[in-house]
Amino acid sequence: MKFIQHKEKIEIIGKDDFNPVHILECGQVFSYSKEGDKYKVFPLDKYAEIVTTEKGYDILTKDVDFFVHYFDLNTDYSYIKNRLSKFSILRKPLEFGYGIRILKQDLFEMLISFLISANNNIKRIQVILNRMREKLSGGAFPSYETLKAQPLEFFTSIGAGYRDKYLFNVLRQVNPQDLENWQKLDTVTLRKNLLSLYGVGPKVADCILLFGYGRGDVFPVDTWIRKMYNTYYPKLENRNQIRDNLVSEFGGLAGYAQQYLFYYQRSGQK
DNA sequence: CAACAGGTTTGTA
DNA sequence: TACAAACCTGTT
Repeated sequence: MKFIQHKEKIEIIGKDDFNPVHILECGQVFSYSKEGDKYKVFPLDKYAEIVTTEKGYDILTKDVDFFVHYFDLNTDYSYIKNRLSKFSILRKPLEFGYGIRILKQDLFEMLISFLISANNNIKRIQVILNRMREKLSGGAFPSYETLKAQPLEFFTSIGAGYRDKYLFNVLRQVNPQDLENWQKLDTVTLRKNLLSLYGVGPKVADCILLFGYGRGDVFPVDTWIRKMYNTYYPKLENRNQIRDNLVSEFGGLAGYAQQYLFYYQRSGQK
């Protein structure tokens, strides 16, 4: 995919490997909003707007370099999709979510966001995160220090529910530097570390591995993936077994396969 | 009003 | 090691 960097704009040429709807609504990110025909994206303290153009899309932002990395624009998705197209189960999902890209998201923001995502829906996750941003830092994602300074009741007050204690405790178990240091670990060890965190189970760990650490050899299994699995594979209820089977089927591209399958399954398309 | 939502923890065989 | 049951909160 071609793109041109300007001073305050990234010009995406072509619509085959980049689609804001697919990218933002495939379940990997909560820091965005849809405003009419344009999307606003606000990871960390950064901001961008995505608008449709005749030839593709424009990403309007003052942080061009940040968003080139964030949208992983230098990765060749036509190659990934070509390799995945050999799996017949992915034929329709690839057709449906052709413009998906896995974002390179901040580890700390990932951890906090996905703790809140447990047994929760996107809309409410976004409401909770927005309240957190507004109350603590006027819109930007709060710093680790700011969050750690909050009492348990703060997390209750923003509507985190029983996840309040996950947030409160995890802030005392790890800091952003720890998370960065873990990048050098192999996936198995890294996964174990994540699972040791209070409130992080298999699904959330795999989400952080995929969306934060960029590990392809993982497969987050939620209710949608389980539905999909039990439709197309021999019936299995255990999420860990489902995950292991899917990882061994798709190997290093498992994470990508998960995104196409999830987006397709959740859309209700058949 | 009961069931459910991008699950995890805790308690019990 | 495996499987229930409980859990905040808003929606259907």
